[in-house]
Amino acid sequence: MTSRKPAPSRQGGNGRKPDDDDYVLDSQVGFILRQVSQRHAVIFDELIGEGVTPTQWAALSKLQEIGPTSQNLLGRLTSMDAATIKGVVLRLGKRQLVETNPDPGDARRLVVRLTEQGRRLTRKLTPRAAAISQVTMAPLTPEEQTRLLALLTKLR
Amino acid sequence: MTSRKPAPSRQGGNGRKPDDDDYVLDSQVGFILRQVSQRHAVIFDELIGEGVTPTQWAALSKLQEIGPTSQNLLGRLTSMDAATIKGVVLRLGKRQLVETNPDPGDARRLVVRLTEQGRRLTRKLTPRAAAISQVTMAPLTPEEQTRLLALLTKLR
DNA sequence: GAATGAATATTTGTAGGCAAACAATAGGGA
DNA sequence: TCCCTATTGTTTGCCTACAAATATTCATTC
Repeated sequence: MTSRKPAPSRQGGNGRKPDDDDYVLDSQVGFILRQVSQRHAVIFDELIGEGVTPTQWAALSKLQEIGPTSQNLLGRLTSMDAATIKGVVLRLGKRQLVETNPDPGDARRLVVRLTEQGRRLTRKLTPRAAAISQVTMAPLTPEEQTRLLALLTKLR
Repeated sequence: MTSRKPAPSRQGGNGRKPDDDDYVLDSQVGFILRQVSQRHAVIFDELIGEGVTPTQWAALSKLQEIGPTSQNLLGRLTSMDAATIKGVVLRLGKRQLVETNPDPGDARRLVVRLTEQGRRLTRKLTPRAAAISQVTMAPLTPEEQTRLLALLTKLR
């Protein structure tokens, strides 16, 4: 018999005193979130093709949605900070999927826009992106899917 | 009037033909997951202190749970691949929180164990780690929290 | 017009995160 | 014993991700 917690003393109403032993990594939100994100990343990679990453896709898709935007705003709309969006735009630029120009009306801004190539690719990938979301959620029933999205959105 | 979709023709039962316009980045699971993870990371950073990162905490906590383990197994148990866990163990080693030794029984293995310092720090941080999970979930009622964890676990 | 503070962009440094290629060892089976 | 395969660990390269420091420009206020 080696248990460190043979008979935990109850106290106060019906509760237990929280013990360090109660902390199990595998049931913490943060840890589970990371695992779900990893699974999603795998699915993304398998279905998207074209060497496009999730963040790159976010930038492309958002540009398709809203048209040319400043690099900084694009970052905010895709939840990337200034340094991160810079790298993403740089790599998309190297592949000729976006182009950047100084904003004539505001010398601070760098306007990012899809190239024709970028538009074509984005249109081509959109159905795959939709499939990625479906496959990711596939283990859940439609009702569960709706519930999950609602709950996650509250934590956003 | 510039709408590209003035009167979508219905067909087949009650449905609509899915259109590219239906894809909105902000309601995709992957994108929302990233945002929730980001919020969690901020909370983690604010509450944990000691310059410990989420992955480093995962390693510390898991070592506390199960005792000395091979580096590779530790990686699997914390959902990190071999290259990632190597870096994490390296940085924890620099801070004297873990130590590594060759496994006498298997020359391939590198056994990772908490140092006394590492054990002390882990014990100290465990209540904070628990608080991080609570604060992250705080926008949800207890019932919602349970439901969310159950749904996420199915996607793990 | 000048000062001030906010917004935008860039650079550097640190830390995950993974793929791919590689080396070494372990474990079995022919 | 020898060979084959799986496991473990390392290294390199590329891509996020963010903090912090810096420079430039804009907008506001005085």
